[in-house]
Amino acid sequence: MSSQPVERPYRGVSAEDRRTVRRAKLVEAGLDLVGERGVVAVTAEAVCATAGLTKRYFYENFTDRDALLRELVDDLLGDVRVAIGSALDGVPDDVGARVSATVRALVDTLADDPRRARLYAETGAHDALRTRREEALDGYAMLLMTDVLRVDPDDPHMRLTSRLVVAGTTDVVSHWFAGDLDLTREQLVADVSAIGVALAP
Amino acid sequence: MSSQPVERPYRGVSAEDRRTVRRAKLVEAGLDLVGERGVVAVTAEAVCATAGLTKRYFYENFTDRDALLRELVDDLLGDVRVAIGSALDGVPDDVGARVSATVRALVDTLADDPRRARLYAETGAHDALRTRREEALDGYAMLLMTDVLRVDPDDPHMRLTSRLVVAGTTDVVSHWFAGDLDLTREQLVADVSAIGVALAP
DNA sequence: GCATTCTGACACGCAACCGTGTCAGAGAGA
DNA sequence: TCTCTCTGACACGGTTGCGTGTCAGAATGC
Repeated sequence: MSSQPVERPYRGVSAEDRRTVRRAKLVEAGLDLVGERGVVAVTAEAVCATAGLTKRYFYENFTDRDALLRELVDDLLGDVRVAIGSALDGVPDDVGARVSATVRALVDTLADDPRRARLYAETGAHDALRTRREEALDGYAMLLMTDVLRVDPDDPHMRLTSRLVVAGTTDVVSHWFAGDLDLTREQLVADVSAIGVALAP
Repeated sequence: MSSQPVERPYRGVSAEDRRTVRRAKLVEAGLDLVGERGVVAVTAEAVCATAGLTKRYFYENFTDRDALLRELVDDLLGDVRVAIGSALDGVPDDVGARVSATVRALVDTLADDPRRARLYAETGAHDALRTRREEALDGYAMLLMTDVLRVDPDDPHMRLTSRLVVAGTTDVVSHWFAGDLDLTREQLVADVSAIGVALAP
């Protein structure tokens, strides 16, 4: 019976800390690649090269490239949801104000990190991510109905409308980040919000 | 100086007709693959296997797989535009009627061929197709402003609104075709049209 | 019958990426 | 010092898809 190797510090860093640091480096490298060359560029090899690590450490942390991508996307979509949630706390009970706060939270979250803005735009463009995107968009649509517009989430017309607005907003915001729309951030928020308000019954 | 081979009929079919038939087979095979397994499945090898031809004939007709995909997408987006254009001919000068006719034309065109509905949904998911999709969506947005809603296409707010509506409609219609929305075709057309009308100034 | 074209099958070499494995040398610990 | 762990580099075999090339046999035209 061969015993497991005993973990040991290295250069003054514990084994667990080393793993954590490496994982963080890989995640950052993945985001860098997304930001610079898009989701397709996120291969195990490219991530390792960017992170300055070898493949050994990639597979120490992720089963494959899709696992890393999913983590990036789940983090992002979760953060967006949290940002919207906290933006809605303490906003007056006025549809206009609530819609604006929601849109602003989305835009601000993406604006914090252009790499994530590109990731958000490309979630639709990759098999492994599309499912997550779909779930997230449906979740946002539900949130729009229940917490923002305060409409009946069982009304088929409102379901379709909110889904259309969420998907359309995703597209427009992604385009704005890509520089294709000549608007200030305030205008973007205002214009998108106006659409949301116009569709509230 | 070696002379070019002289083209000759084969099994009673002229050289040009043979090429035409093969090209059509390849296009059909490409669509079949999109319908069954998505855009990613469209490789030169898979297309040939599906078409019952060999790679030689693939490269006789297309420089690479992206060329075939672009042809499929351009055909589709062009057909949609034509369908909308003719639907708008002879429709009364009423915003509601025009919007409905437009949405119906889009839905009907895609409904004619579920493979193309999937292709439409996946244009955003592939590098070589995204440019075409972007141009087409911008074109549809412009068409929506000038020919359907009859609003000023230079108004930034209307530009953003129409782009949002077009992108959102693309998403919702794709979902409907994927079976994710429990609506009749008439309801889909009516609901989407209602959004368009609500956003007309 | 004979030369030529056409077809379809298959063989290549190339490139990217995969996931695993090996190994020498640096570092840690006792 | 001696042993064990840890690291990073690299080798390896496998897969997929690419684009090109070759070739025997069928079909054609004369």
